[in-house]
Amino acid sequence: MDNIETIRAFNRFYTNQIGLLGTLGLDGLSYTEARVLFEIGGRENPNARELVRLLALDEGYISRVIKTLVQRKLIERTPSPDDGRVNILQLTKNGQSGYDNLVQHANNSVREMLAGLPESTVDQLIETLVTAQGILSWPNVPQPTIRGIGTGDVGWVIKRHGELYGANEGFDLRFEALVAKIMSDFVENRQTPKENGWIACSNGLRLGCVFVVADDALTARLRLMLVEPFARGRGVGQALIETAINHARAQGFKKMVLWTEQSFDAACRLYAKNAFQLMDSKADEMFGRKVVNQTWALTF
Amino acid sequence: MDNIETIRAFNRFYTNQIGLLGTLGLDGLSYTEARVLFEIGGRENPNARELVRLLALDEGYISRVIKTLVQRKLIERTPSPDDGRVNILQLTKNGQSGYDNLVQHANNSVREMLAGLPESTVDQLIETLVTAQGILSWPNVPQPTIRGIGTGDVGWVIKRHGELYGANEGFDLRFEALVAKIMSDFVENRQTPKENGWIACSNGLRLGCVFVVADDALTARLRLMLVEPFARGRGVGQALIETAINHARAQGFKKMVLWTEQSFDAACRLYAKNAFQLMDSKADEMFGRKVVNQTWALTF
DNA sequence: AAATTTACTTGCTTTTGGCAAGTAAATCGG
DNA sequence: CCGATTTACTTGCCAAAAGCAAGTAAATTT
Repeated sequence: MDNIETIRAFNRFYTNQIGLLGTLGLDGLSYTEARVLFEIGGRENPNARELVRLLALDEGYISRVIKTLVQRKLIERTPSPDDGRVNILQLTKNGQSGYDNLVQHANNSVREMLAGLPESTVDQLIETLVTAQGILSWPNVPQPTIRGIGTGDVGWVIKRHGELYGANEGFDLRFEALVAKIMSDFVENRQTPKENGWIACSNGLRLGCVFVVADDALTARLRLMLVEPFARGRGVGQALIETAINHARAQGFKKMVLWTEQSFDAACRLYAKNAFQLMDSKADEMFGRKVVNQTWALTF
Repeated sequence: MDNIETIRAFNRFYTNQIGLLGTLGLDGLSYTEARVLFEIGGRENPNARELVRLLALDEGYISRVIKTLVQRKLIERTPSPDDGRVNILQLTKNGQSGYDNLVQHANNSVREMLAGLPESTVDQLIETLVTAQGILSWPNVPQPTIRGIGTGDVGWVIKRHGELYGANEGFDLRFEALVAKIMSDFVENRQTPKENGWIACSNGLRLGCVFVVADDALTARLRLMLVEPFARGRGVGQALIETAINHARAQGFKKMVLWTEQSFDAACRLYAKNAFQLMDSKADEMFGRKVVNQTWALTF
């Protein structure tokens, strides 16, 4: 695909970018020696084995590199108390300052790469990198947390609804606009604290969202429930829906209703699992597509 | 800063990511030989000098690598017609198929990296990488173009307004919500073709936007003009405003008005440059901040 | 036209890092 | 619990990778 070519182009670009920055500067040390020192400094008591795995180098070679680092008094080898074969590696005071230099140097390189970028652009860049990293490391990411709505979230909720339902479900721009309307209403006319919204986040990476608004004094409405496709099946949706239900219950609502579309399988399963009942289902045409509108309800 | 640590974490992560994928597989060739072949295949008639610069390797070494590639009949050396010292390097038929293999292999690696990701997530990933690359290569990016509003743009316009005016100008969520309202109105109640909106784009990277709506039959209103901070000062704003003015004129409007805030310096300069007149300026409090609301107008 | 620079080559050398055979400690399988 | 196997690491040996420095010939500068 063209996507693949785009990613390869990025890889070439970024390898270069890092390459320009990446001359880990430390006087007497070779590149690999510096890498080893760096890894030893950056983690908890590693051993030679770990470094072999981490740096994907020959064990004999690593053994020798460790020996020279020990000779230069940059690291210390202490026999592991619970395994006589293993030596625990640690920085000496000397090594620590060498390590600090490496880190300093790396920081400066990055600083240079960012020099001239406006602060808001740096934030934007960070968001893109965090997103890319999160997607590619999924599911090895920090435990998702749930937080309230902040700057940029309104736009994100709208954008992702538009893109996911635009691309996957064939809805046109009017769907995105409807979400924009709902979000604008929510912020402008929100009944605090009865109405609320949440974002599921892992380390700055947005994974999903959900909103609760009041239909009437006793009826809460669940709106704009969304979980990023890559994040599905790992309890994010469940956590969001629980947050919403708990909130509604705590705020004195007796019932929760929601609209959905038949083809949103993952969502429908989640609603059913949480004891929502399908109340109504009828075919219609919306956002440029045939849909089957459904109403679900849950009485507390 | 923490930003720098985040970027360094990404660098480590991504280097690894590429490393896992990056065993350029070609039978008899060493890693460097393959890289050289790759570079020769990927550009127009390079010479040894260029490869030295590109791969940052010793010229003697490169000379030897080239020699072995010539011996293996993967590349050809033809003396440059306009410089007797220079040899132009080109793939032989054999070398071309080797090169194709390398590309094939790289593509497969990327495909593997993407395996298991939902399609919409791949799109999301591509967007983040294109954004990161665009920001970091700015201004060495393809010539910006201006296009209409599509999926995801509504959310993007809202998000970036929220983030830029939230972060830089101290506006709270209500500003983002107002933009959401404007966008929703625009899509829902748009008077086609009098009202319109555009995104400035370079190669998929969004650089800015502008909208024209009708105040009345003869008065167009310029709305939601925004240029990414990193993209400012390079004519993107000018191109957008020209698009808007030309559109308004072509649609029979006699006048164009706009609201802005005194502190949006770049925007105000742009309006002045395009013959807009400051009609009104008064202090107020909006979006949780003191503002100086301005009205500008341009009569065609 | 001599001096300098550029593009490349070649001989020599160091560095990098793999391979394979070892040792000692830990673990496994009966 | 004891021999067999595995694991963590070391060492000797060697090949590949890549730099350095001294060249040559063409191009450019002075």
